[in-house]
Amino acid sequence: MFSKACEYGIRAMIYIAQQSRQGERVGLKDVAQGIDSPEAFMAKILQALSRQGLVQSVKGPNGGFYMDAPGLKVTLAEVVLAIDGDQLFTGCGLGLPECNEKKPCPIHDEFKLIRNKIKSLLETTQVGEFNELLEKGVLHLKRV
Amino acid sequence: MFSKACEYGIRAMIYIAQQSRQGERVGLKDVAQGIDSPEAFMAKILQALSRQGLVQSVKGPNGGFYMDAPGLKVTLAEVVLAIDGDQLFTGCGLGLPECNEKKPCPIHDEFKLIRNKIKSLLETTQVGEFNELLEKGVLHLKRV
DNA sequence: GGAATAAAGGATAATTTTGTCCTTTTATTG
DNA sequence: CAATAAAAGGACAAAATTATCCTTTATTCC
Ligand code: SF4
Ligand code: SF4
Repeated sequence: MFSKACEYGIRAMIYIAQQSRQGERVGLKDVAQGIDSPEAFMAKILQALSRQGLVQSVKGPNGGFYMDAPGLKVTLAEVVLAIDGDQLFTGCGLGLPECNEKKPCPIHDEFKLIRNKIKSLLETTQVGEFNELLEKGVLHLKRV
Repeated sequence: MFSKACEYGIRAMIYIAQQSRQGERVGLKDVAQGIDSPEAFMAKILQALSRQGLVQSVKGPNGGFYMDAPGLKVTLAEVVLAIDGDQLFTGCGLGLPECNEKKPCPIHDEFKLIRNKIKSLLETTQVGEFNELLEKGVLHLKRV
C-alpha cells in the first residue's frame, strides 16, 4: 500500500506529534529508536517532510524535530502525498490504462469507492490523534 | 497498491481469458503485445501463474497459454495472492506494528473495513468477467 | 525420427528503493 | 568567539524489483 519510506514517515510524524506536545524537540536518534527505523534513512525522510513544512526542525544543541499546534493537525493524507505522491489517490490500482468514467471496466465503480474511502480516511486522520493511546501505552509504534 | 509484476499478471490473465475463449491458445509474444508488457518479464510471470495452476500452458508448435472453462472463473484475488502474496489482505497498511484487535489504533476499524472491501472486490471479480467489454472494444488493456 | 516451435528455466543486467557514511551548515552555550 | 551539538545534504552501498538474454525441455508436424 505504502512505501517503506512512507510507513516510516507516518510513524515518525505520529511519534513526534506525541513527544513534542509541550514544545519539546525530538532528536533524530530518538525518533529512529522510537519507531524502529534505520537512523540515516529516517534522516532523509524527515528532511523531506521538513522541507515541505509538515514538521518543524531546529539545528544545533537542544535542536531537533517538533510540531507547533497546527502541526498536530497535519493529516496522514498530507504525509502520504509528500512521500509517495498521489498514485494511491488517483489512477487505477489494477494498472489497467486507458479507461475513463464513460467506459468503466466492471470493477471501476466499486474500485473508485474504495479509493475514495482510503483517501477520506487518511484525510480525516491527524497525526496528533494518536497521542492519547500512545500515552496510555495501548498503541506501539515499534515491536516491543 | 500492486507490484508491476502483479499488474501485468492481472492484465495478462484477463487478456488470455478473452483470447482463448474458444479453446485457442495465446502465445507469449501475443500476450506481451496485447497488454503492453516486456516480453521476457511477462514470461516469468506467466511461468509462475502456470506453475500455480491459474493458467494452462502447452509447449511446442501451436502451443501457448489458455484457460479452460473453470479457468475463466479464477478471481483477481487468486492472481494477486499468487504474485504479491497476502500482504494486502492482512496486516496493517500503515506499517504500525504490535497492535491487535483488543488494542486498536484510532483508525483500525475503518482501515480494516476498507481492507476487507478490497479483498471482497478482488474475490468476487473473475478474470473472465471482462470479455464482453473487451470484445466491444470499450475496454483496453494497453494504451492505444 | 528430425526439424521446427514455443514454453520453462537459469543466469545476468538495469533500475528503483532502501539504507549507510561522511562532510557541511546552522544554531546554542559558555 | 570557540566549542559543541544537531539537522541538512552529498555521495555511495546494498537489496529488491523489474527487465533481458540464452539454453533446455516438451510438443507438433512432416
Ligand atoms: S475503469 Fe477499471 S481499469 Fe479503468 S480506472 Fe476504473 S477500475 Fe481501473
Ligand atoms: S490497530 Fe491501527 S496500527 Fe494496528 S493494524 Fe489496525 S490500523 Fe494498523
